[in-house]
Amino acid sequence: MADVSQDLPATSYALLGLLSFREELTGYEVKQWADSTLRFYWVAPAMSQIYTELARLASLGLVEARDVPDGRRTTRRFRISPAGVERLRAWLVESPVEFPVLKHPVALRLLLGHLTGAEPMRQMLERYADALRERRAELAAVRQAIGDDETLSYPALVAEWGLRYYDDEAVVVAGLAERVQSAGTDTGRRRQPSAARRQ
Amino acid sequence: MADVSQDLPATSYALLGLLSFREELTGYEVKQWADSTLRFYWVAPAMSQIYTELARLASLGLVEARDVPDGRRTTRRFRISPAGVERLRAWLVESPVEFPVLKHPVALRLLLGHLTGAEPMRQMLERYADALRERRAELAAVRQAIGDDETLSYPALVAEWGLRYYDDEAVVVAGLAERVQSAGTDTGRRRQPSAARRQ
DNA sequence: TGTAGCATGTAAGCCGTTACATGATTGA
DNA sequence: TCAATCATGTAACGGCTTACATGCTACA
Repeated sequence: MADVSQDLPATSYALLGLLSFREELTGYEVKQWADSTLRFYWVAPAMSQIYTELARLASLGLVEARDVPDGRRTTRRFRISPAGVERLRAWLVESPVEFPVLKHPVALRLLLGHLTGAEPMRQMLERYADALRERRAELAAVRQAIGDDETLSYPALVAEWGLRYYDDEAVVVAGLAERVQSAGTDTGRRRQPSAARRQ
Repeated sequence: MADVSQDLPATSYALLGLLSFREELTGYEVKQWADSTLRFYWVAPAMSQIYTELARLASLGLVEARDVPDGRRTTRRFRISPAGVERLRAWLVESPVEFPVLKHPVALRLLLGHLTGAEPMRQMLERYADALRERRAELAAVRQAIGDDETLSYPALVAEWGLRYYDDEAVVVAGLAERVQSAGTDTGRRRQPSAARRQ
């Protein structure tokens, strides 16, 4: 059962959290849930990590594994244990809440616009706006699927938060695309075409 | 000089990008820059990683290292090479732009409100709102420091983007705190005090 | 004189990914 | 019957962190 007191990475708690909503899931099903929800606020761990993580949680007694006959084969189903629920609740109320970490390749690249000039940056922002719309649609589908099931009111809240975030981001990105364009072409600001061509 | 064609992690390009603004920096100075700017849109790598990364970039010929006498000791200063600028520009215009990844512990925990009830979640959102204000102030100072230096117009744009993001987030979080409270206490919705106390 | 900041690294180790492997089931 | 999906793992490896080590310099 290993050292129960060791502290776990947040992703462990994320998976444990998924199991706190549903009775019994296979690793495969956990992955699908993670892909469809966790992905928007955390990460979608690789399949291999899901299985490794579930094995660890099982060895700590935080989830219980059961081999269930399923037609001709057997699949392994995991459910959260009472100890798992307690552990998860303790983590929720006792551990310090970290500030979000954003890895934003679009912002990172925009930072370096002096190397490319305005036009490539504008195009990048347009493509990002498209991707945002797509993402938003995916999350909207998730929100839809949740419905108004009372047991899922917190997930619903989080989904709506995400939708709002995508909407705000879309507005800002549109503004940036405009500002970049005007800065690079037709205002009084110094032009940036291939500025810094020389290092 | 190693294999020049290998592709690098984005963090390498981030550091290379910092060097594309300034003439010559020590590893220590690169760390300070990363902490004060990169942190908001990407990551602030550990000192040890900065040095390792700079060594790699040097071995690839993308930066040039020079030992500069500084008082009684010598410090190692790095500057981006012409090859480095080209490499960075190529990355900017040719490599696919990934969608941002958000690791949002607050959202992750809010998802699990059914385990704690409304009040702890409301408190967490309040604390997050405080942290947001603090962060915003730090970024505002960065924006201030940039001023209206034309060579830093893109970094300025990105900083303003960040400020806007923090402002939007603050508004949404305030709304969430209210909704969580009313959902948990005084509306017609089913109460959540210690719902799911039993697993 | 001592502490904080400047400065530079190495080693161990965790988190998480991709690649690799394998096999059953379902439906076109 | 063939492909997609369900299902479960192991191995190798990269990225990044923490811990450890070391020494100089400026200033209170």
